[in-house]
Amino acid sequence: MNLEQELKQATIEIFKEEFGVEISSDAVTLNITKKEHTGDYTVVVFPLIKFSKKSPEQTAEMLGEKLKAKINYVAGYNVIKGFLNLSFTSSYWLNRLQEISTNKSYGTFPASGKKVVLEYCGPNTNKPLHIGHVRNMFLGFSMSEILKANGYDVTKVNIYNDRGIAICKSMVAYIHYGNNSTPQSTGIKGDHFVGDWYVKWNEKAKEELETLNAAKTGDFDEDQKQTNLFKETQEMLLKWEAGDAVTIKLWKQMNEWVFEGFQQTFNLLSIDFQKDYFESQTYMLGKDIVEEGVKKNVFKKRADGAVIIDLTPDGLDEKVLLRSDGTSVYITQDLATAELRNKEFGMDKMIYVVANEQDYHFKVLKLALQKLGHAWAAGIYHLSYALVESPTGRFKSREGKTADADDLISEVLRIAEEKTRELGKTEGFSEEQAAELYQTIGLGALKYFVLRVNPYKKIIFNPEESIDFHGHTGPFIQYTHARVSAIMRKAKDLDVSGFSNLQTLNDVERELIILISEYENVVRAAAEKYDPSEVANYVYSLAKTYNKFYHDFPILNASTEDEKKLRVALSAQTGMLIKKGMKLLGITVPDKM
RNA sequence: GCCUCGGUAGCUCAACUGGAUAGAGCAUCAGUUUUCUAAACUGAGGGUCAUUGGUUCGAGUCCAAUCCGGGGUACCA
Repeated sequence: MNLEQELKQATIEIFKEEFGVEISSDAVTLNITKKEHTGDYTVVVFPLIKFSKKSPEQTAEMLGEKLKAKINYVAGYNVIKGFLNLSFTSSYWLNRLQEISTNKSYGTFPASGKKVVLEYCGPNTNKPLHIGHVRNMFLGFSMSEILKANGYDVTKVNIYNDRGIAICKSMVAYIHYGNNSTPQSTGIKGDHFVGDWYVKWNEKAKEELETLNAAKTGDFDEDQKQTNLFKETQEMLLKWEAGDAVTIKLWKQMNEWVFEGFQQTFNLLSIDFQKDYFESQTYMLGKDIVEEGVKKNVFKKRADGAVIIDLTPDGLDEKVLLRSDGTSVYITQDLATAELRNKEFGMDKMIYVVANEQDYHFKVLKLALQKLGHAWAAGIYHLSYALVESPTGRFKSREGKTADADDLISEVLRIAEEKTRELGKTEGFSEEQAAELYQTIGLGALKYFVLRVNPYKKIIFNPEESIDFHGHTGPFIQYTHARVSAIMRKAKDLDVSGFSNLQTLNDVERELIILISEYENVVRAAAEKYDPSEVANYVYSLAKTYNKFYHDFPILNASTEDEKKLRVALSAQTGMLIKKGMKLLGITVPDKM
């Protein structure tokens, strides 16, 4: 039983003994005591006065007195208005630190046997990854680490949108203007190579459009349909669907280039997938599922032949699941892939990391599957995140290069190298070690910048200003770890056991232990809320508190041997949790920087 | 129009899900190196928590209305 449960349980017992009432543990509000007051944990007694029928102060006094008598580690208390601040004995906290220090798997929970399939990234194969994918990839990877730490068996999957009119545009442009060039021959990264042809297609379509006399709406998506280039592209899509050998061959070649390019970026970012899905293989699936739904009377066939699901009772609209001509829409195949994954993995949760533009889509998907009678559909969760915007508004892939993921990453790495050199931090490093450090710091800065924000909030990203290395940033936390590592190198022969002989703790030591003791709650909360920012903000406060401790008190030169042991043990544990916490964010920490 | 998500310091973000005097970083100003890594630490200034009303011991947090911004409301993906 952990601390909070113990305190709540004791409070419940006291209320039963004193007043003969059963209160629920929800009625007991327990917080960490605010810094300006003395105490470690605080019970808010206002919710309890309706049971005690006494004033808040009287209730708090009574509860404080009884808790002190009942729990041996409650050393004292004070009451301010309706707040009961409890102080614990130093030996309680020292034992707590001892217990955590000897538990190597502190903060990771035993395997629950529950399975999760987590889909993230979801790129199109006609263009390179952009900043939106960056947020997606960081969130997805981090979420998988957090779920693993919570005992889930996680399978990461990716889905490639590798078919349709967009990739055909790249293909048509390549046929016309490519001259059999390749990524190898041009030295361009594969996904950018293919993306360049997509851009070329748009340029050429615009040129052609200007020569046309036909009426224009001003909306390019609409107007482009009048061009011969578009007609040619549509024909190519038909050929593709018919399985035309030449078309398929080119399509495969282009995809190969793109995958190669993507893989380089995945490697650089250290993200991975256990299984890839391809839309080209799933886009025709799902019709049987829709038919089955019609038979079960959950879906309806309209007079025009289209199949719809009526979600007006659920506060949504009618949604088409199959076109009147019998062909699929987006959601048709999603129904199928969901069933497929369930068969394949038999999961308890299925998480989709997808931008919030698709909130509606995933509501419909989940409801449709539930109405089909799939109990497992209750485990579907859409991890929805908001867009990344530039200070002047939404990043558009057509305007400027700032939205491109690879450009962004290399810019961050460049800044990291520059700053690190300025500070002369790589003295004594080999060239490889230095390069590795730049990468660790640069990616740490970027990942942390993205993950510290709650997913449903949009991020304003200014390439020039957002990547910082001071204050509430990844490198600050990495630096704190490097400091701890330096201490540990010097104290490596010290036997830390026995620090619990100490009688007193100073305020900062106590604060650090309380924070360390909270770590496991944070790991739990991050999984429950599907929110890596919980971990990000926690690790920051841990690092911040440690830096204050480091600054205010000598560690290796502490005045007594026991104190030194305690401070080294505190350092070791802080370093450990920074490392573990950052790993949950997909960020590595250096031992020197 | 309807649905949905946002709006907190000049800027970027927190606020333990209804608790105490709303906290951090950046930027600005002023300090701290003979001692364990100054990418650090200390201090100062900076707030009508979009607005109005309500609920209660207590509201940035819940409810209602309004304003601003994003997204959705496709037989696009």
